[in-house]
Amino acid sequence: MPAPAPVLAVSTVIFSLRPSDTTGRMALHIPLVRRIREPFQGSWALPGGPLECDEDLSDAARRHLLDTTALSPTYLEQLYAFGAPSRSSDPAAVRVVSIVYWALVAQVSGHAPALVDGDPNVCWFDADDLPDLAFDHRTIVDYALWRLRTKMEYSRIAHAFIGDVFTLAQLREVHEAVLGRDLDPANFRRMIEASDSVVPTGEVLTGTKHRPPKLYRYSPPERSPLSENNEIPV
Amino acid sequence: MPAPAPVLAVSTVIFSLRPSDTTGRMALHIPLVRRIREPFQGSWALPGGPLECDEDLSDAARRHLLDTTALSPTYLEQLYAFGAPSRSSDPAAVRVVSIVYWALVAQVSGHAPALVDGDPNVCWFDADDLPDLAFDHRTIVDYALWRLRTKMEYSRIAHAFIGDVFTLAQLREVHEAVLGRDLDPANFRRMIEASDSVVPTGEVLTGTKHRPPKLYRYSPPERSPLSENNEIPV
DNA sequence: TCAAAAGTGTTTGAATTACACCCATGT
DNA sequence: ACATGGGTGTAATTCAAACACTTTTGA
Repeated sequence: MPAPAPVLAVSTVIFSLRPSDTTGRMALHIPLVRRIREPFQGSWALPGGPLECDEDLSDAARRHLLDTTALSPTYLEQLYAFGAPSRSSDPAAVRVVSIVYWALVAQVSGHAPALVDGDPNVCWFDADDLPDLAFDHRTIVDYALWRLRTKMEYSRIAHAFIGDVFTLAQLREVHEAVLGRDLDPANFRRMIEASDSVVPTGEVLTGTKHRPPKLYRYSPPERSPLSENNEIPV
Repeated sequence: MPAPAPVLAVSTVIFSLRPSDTTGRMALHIPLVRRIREPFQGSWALPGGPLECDEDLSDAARRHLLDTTALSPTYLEQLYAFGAPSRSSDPAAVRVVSIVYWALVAQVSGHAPALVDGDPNVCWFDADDLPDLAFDHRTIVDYALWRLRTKMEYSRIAHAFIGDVFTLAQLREVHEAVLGRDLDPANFRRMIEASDSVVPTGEVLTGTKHRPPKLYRYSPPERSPLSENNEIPV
């Protein structure tokens, strides 16, 4: 009897910004789901699952993302296909090849998005303070973090974390949270203005206890060869 | 009866440098194989095939690469997983999800590598002058070209096109062929030296009709989070 | 009037580019 | 000697960082 063919699954590393439990500053968080069966029963794992027969890969990522976390991404991009035969750590198990996406979800009017109410098996974790993960999911998260931080420096994905309209200070706070270091407000302003990625709305944000900052909205963007088919444009 | 599960395949876009038919200058070429069955019988396509049950993804890429073109890569990296349900252009056909790699093969002592002798169904094509390709393989090749040219500017993959020992002029010729424009020899030299990616061997290349150039070998490299498992280091 | 963040200007040094020039070899 | 590419020097330019300074609001 021939060995069964490898099974295809789609998983997603989802990033959002929320205040850190410890410092209170904005920090990267990712939602994980608790496994309810072997192997790795009880461990935390990336949301995902099998690919439907007539479903695009990115649609499968969106579907599992919505089912398990009740979230819709503002950015979605394929990360990598993980398919080492040893990755389930059980030689007898059916081999699974996971096509992994990474996603960003926006804050809604300044608040980080919630998850399915009251489900104790879905939970946000600080991306720099994760528990032990099932399978090779720790490797996957580390790679997704590296891609996010690398891409932040030459791309416009920061906009996907915040709403349509924002101040430059809010945008800077996103960059600082993702990169993990403070940025000079003056130089950040010039860097963003030189990139032509934002346009002023003409309005200002009132209600602050200091000078009202101008509001901006992002102006759409450059594209890579695959963006029209496979990614949500930044 | 449920629809059959999607089938996994692995294909590879293989790049090498050989003199252009038209200009005689070095230009990027890729080997293609002619399909011997429907769909797209007679069309040119990327080398590839199904994934064996106990085989790593990159090993499958290497195996198909060797079987169909008799080549071994000096660089191999995963490109993208293509899985749109429509990509076979035949709704009744079994759905195929292709995990595509891209590879570089070196010139052997200044000559571009050969293919399987006398096989009329494997042939090199100029990457900027391709025939119509089967399936979505044209999209895939365009994306691989974009990745190669982008990565050339911040990485060290040029070394993979040439042998262990080379002159800076040879390395520059690789960059010029891939990027498609001339580079200043003086500035190229400084750029490479500043990157610490090469070390002089102490030898020079004799037999030229001008001043003998120094020979270099490349000094290994920085790594990305996945390189130790999934890629051949540059 | 003071604090606090918004926003502007200026200086500095590093990195990139352009190009003039000298060097070593075969013919 | 001279043609040819190897290799070095240097000035001009662009770009990023550091930081002093002015502006506008709420309290």
